[in-house]
Formats: sequence, C-alpha cells, structure tokens
Amino acid sequence: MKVNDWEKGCPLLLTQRIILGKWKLSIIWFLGKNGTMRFTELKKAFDDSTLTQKMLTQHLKELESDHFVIRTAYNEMPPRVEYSLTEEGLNFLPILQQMEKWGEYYIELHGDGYDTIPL
Amino acid sequence: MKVNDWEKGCPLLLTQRIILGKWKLSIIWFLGKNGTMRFTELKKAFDDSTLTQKMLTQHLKELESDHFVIRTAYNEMPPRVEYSLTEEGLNFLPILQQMEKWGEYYIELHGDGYDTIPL
DNA sequence: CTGCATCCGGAACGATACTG
DNA sequence: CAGTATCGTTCCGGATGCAG
Repeated sequence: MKVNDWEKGCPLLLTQRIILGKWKLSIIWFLGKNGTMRFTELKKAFDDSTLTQKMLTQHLKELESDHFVIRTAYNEMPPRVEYSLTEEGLNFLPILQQMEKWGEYYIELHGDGYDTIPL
Repeated sequence: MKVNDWEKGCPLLLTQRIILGKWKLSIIWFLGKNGTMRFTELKKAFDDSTLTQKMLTQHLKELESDHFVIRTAYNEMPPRVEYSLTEEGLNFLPILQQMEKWGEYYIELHGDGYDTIPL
C-alpha cells in the first residue's frame, strides 16, 4: 500500500516506464524503419551522437526484457547478433508516428528549440 | 556541428524532450481530463504519491515554457493560480490515449510489472 | 563483433523548512 | 494558497578498458 499505489496498473505509467531512457525511442524508431538490425549497424545509425556501447547494450536489454525487441544471437565467428521489434513493439509504432507529427506541428509554431544560425 | 547534430530538428526527439520528467504525462493527463485546475487541486490529484510541491512547480514551469500549459494567476487574497492546456497541449491528448490503449494491450499480455499478491 | 566491468560526474528527484 | 530555498540522495548516462 501507500507509495505509488495509485499508479499501480496504470497503462499510461507503464508505457512511460518502458520508453524511459534517452535513446529508447530512437532505437525503436530505427528498428521500426529498418526491420532487423545488427548491433554494430544500430550503433552506426546513431552516427556521431554520444550514444555509447554501454548504453546501447543496456537499453536493448531493457527493451528485450520488456518484450519490446527480440534478440537473436548466432553462434558464429565472429559473433552476430540481430535485433528486431516484437509484435508489441510493432504495435507501438503508430504512437511514434503521432509523436513525430505532433513534433512537426509544434516546430512550425515554435521552432525546434535549438539555436538557429542566422545569416 | 558534431554533438547531437543529427537530432537537431527531429520532431520525435523534440517531443521526447518535452514530456521528459517523471510526472509530466500524469500532469497532462489530469489537465486533459479536468480542464482547468488549481495548483492545490493538482497536488491533491496525485493523492498519496510522492510528488512534492517542488517537482510539481518545476514541471509546471517547464510545461509552461514549452507552450504546453497556460498559467493564470489572479491577484487575490489568498492567491489563486489556475493551469490549463494550450492548443498544443490539447492536440497531444490523442497520443496519451494511444499510449493508454497500448498499455492496456500490453498488460493483458504481460501484466503490469508490479507484484501481484496471490491468494 | 558484441558485449561486460568499473569508475565517475551531473542531472533528476525527494524531504523539509520557510515566505508573500 | 502557491510557491521558494536548501540540502541530500539516487540513478542515469559517459569514458575507458577488457573479454569471449
């Protein structure tokens, strides 16, 4: 009882908890876009951002235990590990799209919040 | 250039940034449900959760500067301050509903992740 | 190639007391 | 009533090095 009991079983808070993490949405977005991706492939997708291997591994683990992504390891040399979305993950994609649309709508009104370099 | 430049202007990451915060979604949810709410009213809505005045104030401030809620202060004694969603905030509600629906769907499959007390 | 172990700084969050 | 101020804690995330 007591602590945070009111949030127990709340679907919204559950969803919030699952996508908690700086790179979660981006990972989901990439997997949704490309289907199956290897670890390094995913890492490269983030290009020059500051995502470290540690965080990528950690977030992928969490997403896996949350039934959001599937991890498939092949016993090869060198090792190969592929990630893809589960059914639950795929069903989440429409939300991502709506968030994107809302973001675009918001940017039209207020900009993206980053400094724009005026000429 | 360089750092996080790839995320610049990304609508999805913008959206993620705005709803960042442990209580943001819940605040938005309450305001969406009840329309206009006073500070204390909002505080009480969280009942016995651990939300402190500090965090509520802080999150409301951020939501306000993000054009997500409107703050209206009345020069009365005792003071009265009311919060409500902006147009942008209202347009975000469908996303909240989708997240709820997805959460319900997820709970049917996997439970809510909290301990259930077996009889 | 795909991770794991360790250390560390800073941001987010929380508890409490005080104010106009 | 609606905050502000201060302090303390937790925990997320970054850097680096190592391993199967």
